Amino acid sequence: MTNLNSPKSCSPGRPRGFDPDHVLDAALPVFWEKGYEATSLTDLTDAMGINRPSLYAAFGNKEGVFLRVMERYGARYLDFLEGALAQKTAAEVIRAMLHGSAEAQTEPGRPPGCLLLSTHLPDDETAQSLRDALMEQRNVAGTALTARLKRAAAEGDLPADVVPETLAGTVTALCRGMAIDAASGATRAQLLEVAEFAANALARRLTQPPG
Amino acid sequence: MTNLNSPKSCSPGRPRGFDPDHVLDAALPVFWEKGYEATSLTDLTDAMGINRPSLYAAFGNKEGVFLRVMERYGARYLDFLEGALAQKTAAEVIRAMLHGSAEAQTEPGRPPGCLLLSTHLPDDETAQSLRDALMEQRNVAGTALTARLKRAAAEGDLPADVVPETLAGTVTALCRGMAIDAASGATRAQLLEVAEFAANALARRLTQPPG
DNA sequence: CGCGTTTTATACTGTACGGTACAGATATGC
DNA sequence: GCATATCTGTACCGTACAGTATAAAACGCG
Repeated sequence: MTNLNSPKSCSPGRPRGFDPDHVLDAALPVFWEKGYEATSLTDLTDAMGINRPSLYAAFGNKEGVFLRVMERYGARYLDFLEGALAQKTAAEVIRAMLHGSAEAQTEPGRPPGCLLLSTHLPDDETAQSLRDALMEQRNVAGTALTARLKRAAAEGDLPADVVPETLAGTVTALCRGMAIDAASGATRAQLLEVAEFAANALARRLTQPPG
Repeated sequence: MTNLNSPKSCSPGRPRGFDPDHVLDAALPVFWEKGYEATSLTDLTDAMGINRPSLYAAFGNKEGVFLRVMERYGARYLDFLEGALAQKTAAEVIRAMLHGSAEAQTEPGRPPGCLLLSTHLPDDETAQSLRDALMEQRNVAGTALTARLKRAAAEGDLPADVVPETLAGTVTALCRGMAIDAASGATRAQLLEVAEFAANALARRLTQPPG
């Protein structure tokens, strides 16, 4: 039970022969392509280039590795979210989210789709913390968009008959659906057409009086 | 290597003590909740109430069981698709699909979401046929909707600047996103609000001139 | 240089898995 | 009633897995 994340003092002893963040990046595509359950510790240690005891010492177990991988994924993969939320109008925010989501889910050199959506966790009670963390990461974009749209409503940027939560739910549903499509083989061009069309339709909805 | 599906002649011998369709229905929630990989043959035989050799004799192996389960699921779960496609106008078809999808994915007494979308298959070459069948089932609704919208375009029911494939892709993306939301815990009311809002926005898009 | 500490590497244990062989059970056809 | 063909149940085999014990190697410090 050593403290895993304590760089506060440089204890003597043999230094670690690998960079935790680097090997986590190596573990990410394995989880992505094989899924959480189907990924064995041997798969992980092979991809990460470390031995099993090193993995246990550094991350505890497979759950620990996946938790850290999810954190890194959420922080890196959703970086377009920040730029999208910074757009001036609600319509531009929505367009940027749909467009950025379509591109992020078809990034060349990465598995298509979204790790957070493609992952299916077991229903053992041992994985409850994992499921909670997964749901939390999944909802990051939605809650951020909802808050942004509430601000837009307060600024008069949204028609009175549009509920921010519902609009945000529609946009996130589109993003998640596009992620599934990407994982199923949809091309970037196809996804961008859908994103463009949906952004256009929603923009019209936001610039028209209630009818 | 006996012929598995041959009721053509009543061969002598002990008759089968279970109904294949019935035990497949019992296997469905197991695959749904645990995922394909995490479902062991013991899980299946326990839920189906049959022994392992009986399962092998009737369905070949786990792949065979899942294939049959998918067929039954696609045929039964997506029965609202038929009614939706029979609506008179494109806008009504879309509304019915979104509404029916939201309801089907939050049917009480069934696991929330969609089996075809929640399932993650291994990337072994042994499961290639399974992946093909899964993709085919996933695309049933989309291809049917695309065909229906092309008919609508031919009938003048669609604005000239709306591409049927893109509109269908948008609707299916919404349905798939709602399925993910349902599997993540979204309520039926929340999904219906999103479906209603999206149907409304798309209907406006279809009844307005290009601009 | 040598001691303590931490990381490595290999080997091991118990468990669960997929798939199958074998024997007992139950029906039909003569 | 007897032979035959099929289904059922139990037991088994080889394999892969998660997790750990144990020993060797590498480093900092005195």
